[in-house]
Parts: sequence; C-alpha cells; structure tokens
Amino acid sequence: MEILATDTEQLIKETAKRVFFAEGKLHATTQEIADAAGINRASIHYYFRSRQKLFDTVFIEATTEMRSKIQDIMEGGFSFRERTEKFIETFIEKSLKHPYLEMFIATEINTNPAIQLQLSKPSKEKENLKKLEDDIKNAVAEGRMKPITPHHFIISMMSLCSFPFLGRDIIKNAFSINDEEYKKLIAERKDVIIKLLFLDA
Amino acid sequence: MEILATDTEQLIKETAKRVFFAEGKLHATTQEIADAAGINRASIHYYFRSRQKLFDTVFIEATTEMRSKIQDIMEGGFSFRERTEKFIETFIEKSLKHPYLEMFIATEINTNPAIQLQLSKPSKEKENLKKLEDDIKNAVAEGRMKPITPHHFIISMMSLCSFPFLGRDIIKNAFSINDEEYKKLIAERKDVIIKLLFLDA
Amino acid sequence: MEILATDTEQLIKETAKRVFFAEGKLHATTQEIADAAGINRASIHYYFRSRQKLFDTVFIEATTEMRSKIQDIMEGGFSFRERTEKFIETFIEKSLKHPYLEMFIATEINTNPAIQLQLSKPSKEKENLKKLEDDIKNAVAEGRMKPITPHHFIISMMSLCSFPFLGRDIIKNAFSINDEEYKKLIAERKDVIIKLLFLDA
Amino acid sequence: MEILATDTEQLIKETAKRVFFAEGKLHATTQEIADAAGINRASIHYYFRSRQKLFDTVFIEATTEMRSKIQDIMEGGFSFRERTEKFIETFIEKSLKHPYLEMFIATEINTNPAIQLQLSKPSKEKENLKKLEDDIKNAVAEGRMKPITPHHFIISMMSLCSFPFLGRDIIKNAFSINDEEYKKLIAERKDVIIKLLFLDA
DNA sequence: AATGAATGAGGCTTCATTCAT
DNA sequence: TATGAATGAAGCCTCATTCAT
Repeated sequence: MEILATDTEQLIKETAKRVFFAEGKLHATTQEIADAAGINRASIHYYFRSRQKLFDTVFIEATTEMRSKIQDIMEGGFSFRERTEKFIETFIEKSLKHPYLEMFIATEINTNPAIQLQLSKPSKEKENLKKLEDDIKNAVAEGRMKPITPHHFIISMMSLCSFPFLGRDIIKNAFSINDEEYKKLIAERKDVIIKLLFLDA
Repeated sequence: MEILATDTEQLIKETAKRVFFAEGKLHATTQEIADAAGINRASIHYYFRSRQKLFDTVFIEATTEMRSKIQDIMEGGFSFRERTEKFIETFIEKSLKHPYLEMFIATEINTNPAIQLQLSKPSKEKENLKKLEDDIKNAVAEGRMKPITPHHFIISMMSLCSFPFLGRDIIKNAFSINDEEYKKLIAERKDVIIKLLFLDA
Repeated sequence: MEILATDTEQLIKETAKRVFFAEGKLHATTQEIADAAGINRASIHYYFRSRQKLFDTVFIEATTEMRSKIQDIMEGGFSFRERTEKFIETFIEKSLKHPYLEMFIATEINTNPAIQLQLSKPSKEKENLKKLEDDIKNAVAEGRMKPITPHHFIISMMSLCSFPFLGRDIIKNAFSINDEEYKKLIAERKDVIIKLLFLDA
Repeated sequence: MEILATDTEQLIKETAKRVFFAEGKLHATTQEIADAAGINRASIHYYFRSRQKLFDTVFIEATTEMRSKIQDIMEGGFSFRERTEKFIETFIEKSLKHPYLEMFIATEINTNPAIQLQLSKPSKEKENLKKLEDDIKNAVAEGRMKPITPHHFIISMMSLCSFPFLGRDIIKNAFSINDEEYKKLIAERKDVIIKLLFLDA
C-alpha cells in the first residue's frame, strides 16, 4: 500500500519531467500532466501542493544530477582537454534526454529568481576561473589554442553544446532535414566542437 | 496630429515588441501590454482583433527585417569571410534589440506551424549550401580553416552568435556579473567568434 | 445637405426594420445594422442616441401603422364578417412584410414594460368587447357560428393568423417544404381561417 | 448523500430549463443561471463545458419528452378524434410547463441548423399525411368536418394550441387580464379548439 | 492514499457607447 | 453631418486550487 503511494508520486514526477523537458510543453496544465500519467488531477496537489512546487521539484531533480556530474568532472583530476571533452559529452548526453530543460532555464531564469544556476560552488568560483585561465595559457603556449578569456571560452563551449538543442526546430526547419539526419548531426557534434576549440584536434 | 490615428496602433506594436521580445515576457497578457502602453485593453482588440493576431503581426515584423538584411548580405557579392563577419554583426545587433525573439522562435516553432524560418529562399537552398561548401574547401586549402561540413559550420556560427542572448541570464547568473560586464562580453563577441571559426583570424 | 441628413436617418430606420423584423435578426448588433446600411456605426448613435432608442423607434413605427389600420377596420361601420375578413387580410399582409415582428413582441413584451400592445384604445376596450359579444350572439342565433366567448374568438383568430408566421421555420421544417410551397400555404390561409371561424363559409 | 454528486448537475439543468423555457429568459447569462441555482458560475462549465452545450442539453431533454409522447399518441391505435384531443391535451400540458420553449424553437430554428423538429419520423412522414388525409375525408363524408388539406389542418391545430402560450403576454396585455384569468382561458382552451376543428363538437 | 465536486481568480473577446474632430 | 478612435462593462471560458469524503 505504502509503496503504491510513493509509486504515484514517482509516476507524477517522471511524467512531469517527460512532458515538461522531453516534450517541451513547458506550460502544460496540471490536467495535461494528470492525463499523461493516467491519474486524477487532484493527486498532483495532494503530493505537491501546487503546480509550481511540482515544477520546482522536477526542475531541481533534473538539474541537480547534471550539476553533480559536471562537478565530478571538474574535480576529477583530469587534464584540461579531458575535462572539456567530458563536459561536452555529459552536456550532450543530458540534453538528448531533456532537450527542453535548457530552454526553460533560459526562458524563466529571469522571471523566476528561485532558479540559481551555478556552474561551480560559489566558494570555488574564483578558484576555478583562475585554474581555467592557467590551463588556457599553457595550451596557448603549446600552440594548442588561440588566446581567449575564460569567460569567452566557457560561453563558446556552452554555445556550441547548447544551441543544437535549444534550436533543434530552427535547425530542422532551416535545413529541411528529418529526425534521422538531425540525430546524425548531433552525433558528430562533439568532434566538431573540439576541433573548433582546440587547434590540435 | 493626423498621425495620431496610426500612433496608437504603432504604440501598441512597439510596446508589444518590447514586452515580448526585449523583456522576454512571451506570455504577457493583453492587460500587461495595455498597461505598458498606457492604453485600454479593448484598444488592442480594436486594432488587432485578438491577442494572437497582435503577436503574429509583431513577430513577423520583427523577423522580416532581420531576414531581409541577411538575404542582402548573402547576395551582396561579398567574400566568404566578409559575409560571415557581416552575418555575425547583423545577428548580434538585432539580438541586442530583441534578445528574446530567438528564444520564442526556438520555443514555438515546433508547436506553431505558421512559423517558417528559412535562412535562404527554398529555391536557392541547395545552391547556397553548395557555394558555402566551395568556400570552405578553398579556405581549407589555403590553411585558413579546418575541414567542416556546411551544416556544422552554420550551426556553429549560429550557436556562437545566438547563445549569449538565449542564455543571457544563465551567463549573468553563472558568472555573477552585472549588466555592464555582460555588455562588455557581448561587445567582444564578434572577434571571439571569428577567431574560433577562422584559423587566420 | 439637410435632406441628406434625413436620408441617413431614414436609411438607418429602414435597414433596422428589415434586419430586425424581416430577416429576424432581433439581436443584431449596431455594427451589423451599420454594415447593412453601409454607414458608420457611430451614426446610429448620432441619430438615435442608443441601440435601444433605435429599436423602440422602429418598433413603434412598425406597429403603429398596423394598429391604426386595425382601428380603421374596427370603426369603419363594417359588418362582423367583413370586419373579421379585413382583419385577417391586414394581419397577413403586414406579417408578410415583417414576419418576425410578432415574434419580437411575443418574446420581449414581458421583459420590456415599455411595449404596450392594445388592440383598441383602453377607453373603448369594454365597449368593443361588448359589441363583439353581440355580434357573436347574432351569428350564433343565425346558425353561422358556434357559441364562443369574445376573448376566445379573438385569441383563436389571432392564433390562426399569427402562428403561420411565428412558426414559419417550424412549419417548413416539419413538412419539409420549400419557400414556394410555404407561400402557397400562406396565400390559402385566409379562406381556411374564415371556414374554421364561420359555419357558413 | 451519494446522489449529491449528480444533484448539482440536475439542479443546473432544472434551473436552466426554468430560466430559459419557463421564465422566457432565452438569453440568460451563465451568471444569471448560476445565481438562480445558487451555485458558482464555473460549475456550469465544470458540468457542461460551455453555455451552448448546457443549452443544447436542456433543449434536447425538454423536446425529446414531448416528441416521444406525441409519437406514442400517433401510433397508439386511437381514432382520429381521440388522437386530436390527446395531441391538444399533451401540447397544452407541456406548454404550461415550458411556455417559452416553443418560442425558442420558432426563433432559433432558422439560425441553428442543429435543431430539427420532425412531427413524425421522416420515413413515416408521407404515410402519416396520407392517413390524416383519409381521416379527414371520412370525417367530411360523415358531416363532422369541413374539407381541409392535411397541412392546413395541422397548421391550424398547432396555431390554436401554440399561440396562447407564444402570445401569452400579448393576450394578457391586450385584454388587461391577470394571471388567474389567463389560466382560466387556458383551461377552457381544449374545448374551444375541438369545437373549431370539428363540426360535431 | 486518492478523488469527484466545486470554486475564485484571471484571461480573452465583444459590444454599445462616447469623444474629438 | 458624420466618423475613426477609444473605452467600460459584461460575457464566456480555463485553470490551479480546495474541500469533503
């Protein structure tokens, strides 16, 4: 009995994640989510009090996993190049699962002050940036990169990773390509990005 | 005085563009727009019949200008490098004005089949891609680029241009920077992008 | 110039009568009437102050004519039978012009206390009823009618006249007949009614 | 208690029937109906989705009962005279409950193609008319009626039944009578009608 | 634990009406 | 005289939320 209760809560969360972040229906109503989950609309309020609470919950769950993976990579003792490659892999992998999560963050972060998106713990922010700056300097000295500020490096990397998902429909529309061709482009993406960021790739 | 008649219509459109695409309130109500414009909500319906019609109108106006500028660049007899630089300039300039326009397109293009976003006229699509392929080949032969497919080149270029705006709040949030510092980053952006795309930059 | 003004006022009234009472659009908006008349909506208010005033005006005009004709018949020195026949003729003739006028009266007389529909001047009501009672008595005595109270006689006569118009669409629908066949029925109506009311018809 | 669930739905329907068809407020707003029922306006939408759906529902319920009763009479093996009397009784009885239902049909049947009002099943229409024609012929031969076509007979019968209700306020107004006197007239009505339709009544 | 019923708040739209010209 | 512009009032509908069970 008790397990069923948890099951329903889990079912609602998973359905919500799918509807919100996989299908891109960021403004789905509680009724739509209830229908998709095959449960009563009131159950959503029973478990989560409000639509917003449900949304916050699944949003945090969906981003936390990503953030901790990134943190593992950053602090895993990898080389600069390895770290970059793993970041790109992780980012693409996660985006394949929740293509619209990034989009939500981009859209709502300005209206919803509750959303905080730190790439690294605030305490380590300065430190991490400094480390990246050194890494870049070394790479430049070795002819593996052109000079670039840490901020621009991160922005460029995130740009190259994010946009293919953020702009999925723009791309499909602009190139008149189907799902299969789009997936092929995504699969090739990591190599393209690395080649753009590193001269010796 | 005589212009006043059209003035309200114009005022509504400009306010709507600002609210929707500059302030990012893509789901602003007619009341919010009316308040922002200092007019009665019914006036919006007087001029545009429905919220959707208003939205469509300002959306088309906002994108058409951009699209025609891009087309001018593509067919202006410029060199590959010049074309790329001008595209980036134009894109950044437009995005400074309507940072959330791109976001709306990204969000809604899949649910609103009316939105068509061709980079080039369908009739010239193949031709333009072929031309780009040749340009890239030449640049590679001359050591000014690494090999890259036309599709990936365009996606990368758009990524590097678009994301700083799409993800404005993500960036500001992640780097804990203020508006001024953000603007500085944007101002430096064109050079950064060109340096990533071209070896000889 | 001044004549034009009157022309517009007249045009509005005639259009309103047509739309309201001939076409049966009893809830036509001022815009619909303005469109039908080919004039500006505000003109209606310029001439009539409000939709209601326009309605009242055309309603009174449309009924007054009818009422005065009926009064002429009642006081014209005709025999009972002649009076009855003339009443029926007049009623049918008028209803052909404004088939929905009766319907409006029926619908709105209870919510609109302004609408007063006297068959005869209040002062003469009693007198007229008494006269009718005598007429019926005589006709019964002569074997030309069955006994009937004046009220029931009037109600029956009005029923037989009115309903074919009030229920025009019901009749057309129930009998699956077209306009032509309907008109034929109406044309035969007077004789049918007289035959039902008078034994010697 | 358990019935309560359906009770509100039933209450809304009954209130709507009363407001629409008994009180004649054919254009009553959802708020008026909600107030009359003592419930929240949103409940109407909860149960019926839209004002139109509610209206259609109660309209169909109100007419279906009547229509099936009429059909029972038509196919009940009664004599012509019995059938006619029963029709009149049923019609008057129903009209006492919903005096404005007929009026709505008359008003809206031409604008609302969904409203179909067959007196008999389309398949039996011809047959029933033929039967009525024979009945009339027999009655004429026996001196109980004057010659009349089936269409005119039906129209006359419906006229005499319907109008006292359609024109209730016209009658009360024209005769300056009160509710009691009006009811008395209605109570006498059946005999009056039969006397007009049949010579031997 | 779960749900059907009911509601308050808020959105879009229409319409008669007013106002300035 | 006539009208385009603008508005307030009021209507319908949807949605998240609450409540009783």
